[in-house]
Amino acid sequence: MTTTGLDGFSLLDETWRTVTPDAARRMLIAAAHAFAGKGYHATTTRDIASLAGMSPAAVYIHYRSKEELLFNISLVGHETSLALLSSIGGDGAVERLRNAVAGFAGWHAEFHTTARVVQYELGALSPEHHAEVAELRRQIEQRMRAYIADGVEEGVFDVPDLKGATLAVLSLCIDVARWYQPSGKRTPDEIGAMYADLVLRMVRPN
Amino acid sequence: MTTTGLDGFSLLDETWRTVTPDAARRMLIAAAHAFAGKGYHATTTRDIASLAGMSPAAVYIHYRSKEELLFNISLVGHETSLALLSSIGGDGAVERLRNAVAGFAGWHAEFHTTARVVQYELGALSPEHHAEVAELRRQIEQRMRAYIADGVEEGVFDVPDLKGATLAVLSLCIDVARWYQPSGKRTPDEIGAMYADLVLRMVRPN
DNA sequence: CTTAGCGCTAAGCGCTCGCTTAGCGTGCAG
DNA sequence: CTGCACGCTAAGCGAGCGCTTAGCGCTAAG
Repeated sequence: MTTTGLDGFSLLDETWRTVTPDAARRMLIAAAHAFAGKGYHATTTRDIASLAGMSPAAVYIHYRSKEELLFNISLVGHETSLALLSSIGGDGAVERLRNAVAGFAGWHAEFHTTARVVQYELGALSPEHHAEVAELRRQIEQRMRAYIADGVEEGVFDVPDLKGATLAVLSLCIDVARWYQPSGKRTPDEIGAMYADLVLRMVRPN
Repeated sequence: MTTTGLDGFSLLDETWRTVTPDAARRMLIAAAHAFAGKGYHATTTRDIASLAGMSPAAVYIHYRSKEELLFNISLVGHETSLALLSSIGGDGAVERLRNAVAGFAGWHAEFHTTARVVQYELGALSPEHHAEVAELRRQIEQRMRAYIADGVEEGVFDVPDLKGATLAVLSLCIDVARWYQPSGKRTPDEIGAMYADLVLRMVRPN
């Protein structure tokens, strides 16, 4: 038993594998959990430091400001989910959209801590940092739209409003981060599969 | 031209009609806009007071605390959206679900300011106040589930997972509050109609 | 005219915030 | 053994927070 409060979950999350040194990574993970739990503005730098098992001043050894911690979490989170969405395979547009929705929705459940910061703390970023993640968000939308458009071109989807449907599909997946609870009955994979089914029903012809 | 910053939008929003006296209503409206715009914790009581065109101390004439302002907004917002969802009419389960989704999603667009506070500031409520709105949220879920269940009983919907489908439909409507912008191309009514179509596609047989 | 009550403001209290500074302990090169 | 670089802590600064207090000006009853 230690005093950091991070033992249970930090090692299960591979998102931050590349962050070094170790103290900087622990600080990021602590910040992500604090931001996800009570929001960026309600979290103090003292909260973060004590979650990471260090003194309040230790935050500023590795990060210039509290906002820079947020930006790092938001950037890595956006990059991770974009990479996931970009690496979708499958035979035909139906299977690719199924895998895309299952993966993207499942990610928002499994990594709901990071996802909450990614989706609900955009407004706390500096204008420059916000612009940087906004570009990644544009790419995420393009990817999802392409998966739907492919099925329309193949003739296996019936979508009267491509932009609207893309918005709705992304919206559905993103909102998982809001309501998901690890103590709930459904696993992230089950949520992904269920959502993929619902989305395919939305776009199927007739 | 005045200095309150509330002239443009306050009179368009009928949600707060019943709140008296006038100064208390202006304070609520100012708080709702501030909370929606930058979040409860990032909003100061001085922000609220100056938006309402009064001194910082004036907040405490009508409300015991900043949290009580939040609770009032959240409570009225939940009651309003529950009342809307409860008053849905229509001929048959298909039309009733269409009207329910169009109304509920449309409300989250038209009253996105209130809706954002309702949906994204639950965590800032005191435990007692949170419990009070949680009961209203349970009723909202029950209403929406009933509209879907009716169609299953009538045999006009095919829904393998009623709880999951209800969750997804509510989630879709609620997330409108996150992405909606008045400057966007779609009106709240158009969003409601589009979402109703998408949901009916999700639950239709075959 | 007097005065009580009410809505509001000016001023400021105690506290906690993000962040800084001075300096400690450890490990390693010479 | 010496000395320096590095990661960290103890202490605390200035600012701004939520909220309180004392008292002002207006209204209206007696």
